[in-house]
Amino acid sequence: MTGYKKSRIREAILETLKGTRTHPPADWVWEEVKKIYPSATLATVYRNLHILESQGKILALDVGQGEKRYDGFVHHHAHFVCRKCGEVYDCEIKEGSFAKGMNIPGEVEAFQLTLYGVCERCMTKVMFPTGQSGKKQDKRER
Amino acid sequence: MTGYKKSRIREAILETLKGTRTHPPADWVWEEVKKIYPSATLATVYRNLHILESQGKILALDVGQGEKRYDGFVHHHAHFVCRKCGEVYDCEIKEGSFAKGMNIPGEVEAFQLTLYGVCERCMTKVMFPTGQSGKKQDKRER
DNA sequence: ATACATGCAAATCATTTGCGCAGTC
DNA sequence: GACTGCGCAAATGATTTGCATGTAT
Repeated sequence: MTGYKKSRIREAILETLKGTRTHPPADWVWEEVKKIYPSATLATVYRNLHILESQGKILALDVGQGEKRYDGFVHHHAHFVCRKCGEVYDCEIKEGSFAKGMNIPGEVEAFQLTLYGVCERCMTKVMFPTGQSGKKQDKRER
Repeated sequence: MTGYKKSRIREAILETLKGTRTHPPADWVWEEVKKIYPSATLATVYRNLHILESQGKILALDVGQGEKRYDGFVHHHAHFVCRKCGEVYDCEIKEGSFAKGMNIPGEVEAFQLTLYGVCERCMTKVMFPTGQSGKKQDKRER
């Protein structure tokens, strides 16, 4: 039932995710993997992302942008999502600090803490009244 | 730009969400609204859910199940998602307790804290080895 | 040899959008 | 009357799946 064989593509995906802190979506991972294995398919990338997630080697994040973001760093940390530029930042978390005093109706195995706001970079940026939100920026340019 | 007119359907959606603590998905809200306005469409429900969310009257939750869940209670609280039955529970949060000591790269306007695990109800349930996960239960039966 | 991995194309599922008409201000 | 809301149907976009073939053990 848990018999996974070695897969070059799966390894490439894991290395790609461990090599960035940008929390990329699946198609960006695909672009990276294709640089090494040009025949790789998006379907294969998705299949392997699921396997890696079930093995606890990566995290799948829902940051409320429609597409999932993947994270090769599985130590406990939170994420800050800028609602202007869409960037996802890591935030250190003080272990066990936040769950204290909460009424939790079960046994917690994992958690996801996402903070939404405007990042410092966007706050200091001068805003032109031309109405560009920048929210939907080109995903490929990271 | 913010000129919304009164809409019976939108009001019904808001009341529906304020009348439950089950964090329902859009199509469940639709079923409820149709009981009062049978002609209402899912597209209209989605449009109004977005408006209500932008007005800060409801919350849209990503609990990692593909579809968004909506919440008519906007006070600060966290959610516990059972990975067996898929139920979403509310958890009280001690105001400002968890953000302390974190390195946040911007100004936080909102946050979402989701805990994943197995709820007490499922833990006490006897498990038959028939392989049913129950994860994909019928959404309509709430 | 057997079971898992992959490519390809088609399917799925939640959500969104264009358009013409209806309701509100 | 101008502008927003609605129903309908079609479009979209991310993710999944069936099937035949390739690869690891």
